[in-house]
This record gives sequence, structure tokens and C-alpha cells, in this order.
Amino acid sequence: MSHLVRKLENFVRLSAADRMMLNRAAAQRVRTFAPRTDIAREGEKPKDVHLILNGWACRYKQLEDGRRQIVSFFLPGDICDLNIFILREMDHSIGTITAVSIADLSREFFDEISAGYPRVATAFWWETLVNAAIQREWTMNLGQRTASERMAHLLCELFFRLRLAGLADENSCSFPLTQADLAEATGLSKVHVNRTLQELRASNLIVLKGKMLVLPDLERLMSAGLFNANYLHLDREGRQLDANE
Amino acid sequence: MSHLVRKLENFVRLSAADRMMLNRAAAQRVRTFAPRTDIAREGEKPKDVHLILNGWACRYKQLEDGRRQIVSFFLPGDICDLNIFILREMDHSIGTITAVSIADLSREFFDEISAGYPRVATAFWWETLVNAAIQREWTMNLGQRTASERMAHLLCELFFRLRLAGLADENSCSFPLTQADLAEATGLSKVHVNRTLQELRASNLIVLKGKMLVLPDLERLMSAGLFNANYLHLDREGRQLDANE
DNA sequence: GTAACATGCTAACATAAGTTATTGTAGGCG
DNA sequence: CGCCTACAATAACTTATGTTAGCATGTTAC
Repeated sequence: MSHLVRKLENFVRLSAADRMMLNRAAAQRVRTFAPRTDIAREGEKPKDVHLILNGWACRYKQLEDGRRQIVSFFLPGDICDLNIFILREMDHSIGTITAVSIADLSREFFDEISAGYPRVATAFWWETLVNAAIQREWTMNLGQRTASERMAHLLCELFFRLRLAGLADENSCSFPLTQADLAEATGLSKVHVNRTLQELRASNLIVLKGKMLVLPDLERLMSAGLFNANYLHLDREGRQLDANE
Repeated sequence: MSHLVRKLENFVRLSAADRMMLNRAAAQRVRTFAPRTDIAREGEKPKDVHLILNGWACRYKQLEDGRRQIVSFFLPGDICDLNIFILREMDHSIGTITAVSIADLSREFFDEISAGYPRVATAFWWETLVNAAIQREWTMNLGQRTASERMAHLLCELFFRLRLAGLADENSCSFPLTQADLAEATGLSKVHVNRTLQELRASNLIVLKGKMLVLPDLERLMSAGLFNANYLHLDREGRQLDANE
């Protein structure tokens, strides 16, 4: 099952036809990108909506003097802004972290969805609202949390999101971000990211080595990061949230 | 003309019927709130989409230990998340700054829009995309800009947005935020906000007194805040952006 | 096999911003 | 009228985080 379908089914129960429609769209117009390359650049005219099939990517913005901020991460199953093509130009860039494959989704695809696939349309709205909530949470993270809280929070978020897409084990996941990436995402310097990771290691909250992240005690990491998963809205109608699902 | 219509017409040309539809919705189910009260609280079930008719409000989030972050401001003409009612609970609170009047927009209203008012539907998508872009810009602001850049940037953003809704003069606007509000929005301490404002005053970039903000030299303030208005997407098809419009 | 480079780690030092506290000022209201 | 209270201003001091630099390790390319 595709990461997208797997993720959306955490919120909406899809029919076989819904799933087929999504999988068909994800198999057309596929492109691949090498690590550390741009999928789209600030200033360009947005043409298609991108669905991440495999690999990690990020949105980033850059100031004239070179300061860079990663404003969000894209994991497999994530979709960049719906209807982005109504805008004249991109206000940010999208770049890859690892090798990435994407499917380009056309305006017509979304017309088809809203005409004949109401559950998928709802699921896409859920995706949009959750993305907005994540962005607000990042604002909170950068504005109020200390360096170690911030790092713990980011690691929790990524782990939860990977698990949602079926990409994490019980307490570990593949983790391709460098300390420089973490610095750009948290607004900290590289040196301080290193210090902060050492601190989390010393508290036995994380094991991070060779592109692999292990979280021996997720509960403690969550409380270290003042992490509350409510903003991910993992609550399908009529179902209680199970932390291990 | 309502602030909402005025704002949306910066992006999409609306028909008389479109405008009538919007104005009718804005006249029904109106509620008013005193300054410094909550319109909605984190944890509640979202029921309606709120349209701000008059006054200033904000979204905020709070940590268990009391740290508060304002994650966005609502100005007259702003709409809180479309389709928010598909979620089970609010992940943030909405509170007023000044006295505020809002109109509650129902699910049925949006059904009507998507069935028969395509230009309004597009305009609402534009609103959604711009709100997302603003939230990303705040992430950038908190992550990379220094205190004075950050403050200058925020002031520019608010001034541009007010002007869009027809609420600013040539180089001034009403400005009800306290220094404590600015602190919660910028992630700075109140004392440092004060220092930062003094600095902007000393550079003759702002005059801020008695709930009134004057920007004697917007160009210089923009460059002090590394402000680039592209993320507000003020670019109606076929029209060049005019900085004074 | 070695050069070249990206990444991670650490130390020493610098600084932007936070904290606590005090004072001033202007409204609101009994 | 005078007492509150909210807001703004400023000083003195502390601290979290940034900066610069250097070294170690591992990976890739030739």
C-alpha cells in the first residue's frame, strides 16, 4: 500500500475505488531527483502539485545574505500545497535531502477528485489542515522552546509522521538529516545542534548514528520536548487514538 | 465595501453576485467579543468557520508551563481555516486583542460557494494559500531574523495586510498591539521588545504611540526587516503589483 | 591508495537576548 | 479627587546560544 493511502487512512476510511484512483495518479508522471537538488525554486511559476513517493525533501526559504531556514519537511506520502497552481510564483523552494521520487498531480486530477471522490477530497482537506497545524507548531517551537526542547519536539514529530506513513519501526526509524539540516530547521547553529544532540544522548533519550534514529523511551522524549500530538489530528471519526498504531 | 471583499478583489475580480453572496453571509450569525477574550479554545470541537468583521484577534498556543506564543494575527476580512469543522478538536486558541465582531460561516455556506460561485471558491483558495505562506514566513522570521529585523518584518506585514483590507492610510495605521503582544508574537521578551522598538524609533523607521503606528519610510523599514512581499501574493492575473495600491 | 570533501565533535570566547527589579505615566473608575 | 491597574521605559546583571577555529572520522572519486 502506498505511503499516501496509508497515511490518509489514519483519518478517513477509503473505498477500493478511492485507493485505486490514488495509486493510479501516483504511478503517472513520476520523476526522480538526486540528493541535495531542487525540485522547485522560489520565483518560479508553480505548475503541478507534487506528491512525494519516496525519500525526504524540504521546503526552505533564503534571505539575500544567505541565511537559510528549512520551514518544513516532506516525507513519503506528503503532498505539497493543493491548488498551488493558482498562484503566480513560488514563495519558497523545495529541495531534496535524499534521492527522491515524486509524482506530479495535475489540475485535472483534483477536478476528478472533487467531482467523484468525496472521501478523498475530505482526506485532502485533512492533509491541508494538518500541514497548517504543523507550520503553526513550528512557529511555537522556534518562538518558545529552548534548544533541547525544540530538538526533542522535532524528533518526535518526524517519528510520528514516519510511523503514520508506515516508515518507522516500534522505536526507530531511518533518519537522513545531517546536523546542518537540523540547524537550518531549528534555527540553531550547527555547533549548538551538536551540543543539544549530545545532551539528548547523555539523557538516553536518543541514539542517533549512521542515518538511523532510535528512541528508547518515546514517552520521555515527548515530555522533554513538551510534545502533544494533538496538532497532527490522528483521530479518525469513531476511533480512539492508539499511541502505537 | 466589506474588508473581505476588498481583500479578495486584490486577487480575483468578483461579480456583483459574488459580492452580494459574501456580504449576505457576513451579515448573518454575527457575534461580538470584548477585548482580551477567547473566541475559541484549544481542545474544543470546531463548529463554524469564523470571518473577522471588525477588530484584531490572534491565534495562540500555550505550553503547560504557561509560555504563550501568538502564531498569527487575524485582521478584518480574515477567515480562519476553511473546513476546520472536519477536525475533531482545535489545536490552538483564538483570542481577541480589541473588541471584535465576527460572522460564523456554516458548512452549507461553503457548499453553496463551491456549487455556484467559482470565483469566490478560487479566492478562498488564494486566502488559504496566502495564510500558509504567512505561517511559513513567520517560521523564517523566528528562525533566522534578529530581534530588530523580526520586529521590522512583522510591522511591515501587518501594514501591508491592513492596507489590503482598506484599513491603512498612506503611511500610518491604527495599531492596538501592546508590547506584551509583540513579545508573544516575536518570541522575544517584553524588555527586549521595548529595546527593539526604541532602536527602530531612533533610526526614524517608526513612530508608535497611543495605538497609532506611523511608518515615515516604508522602503527603509522593509529593507531593515528583509521584507519581501512576494509571500502575500498580491498579484491578480494580468496586473502588475503597485506598491501603493 | 590517497586526495578531497562532507560530516561530526570539541574548545574558547563573544554577544544577543533573557531576567529581575524599579520607576514613570496615563487612563479608568470608585 | 485620588487610587488602581495596565502599559511603557530603563538599569544591572545573567545566560543561552552564536562564532571561529581546529581536529577526527568516514565516504567517494580517481
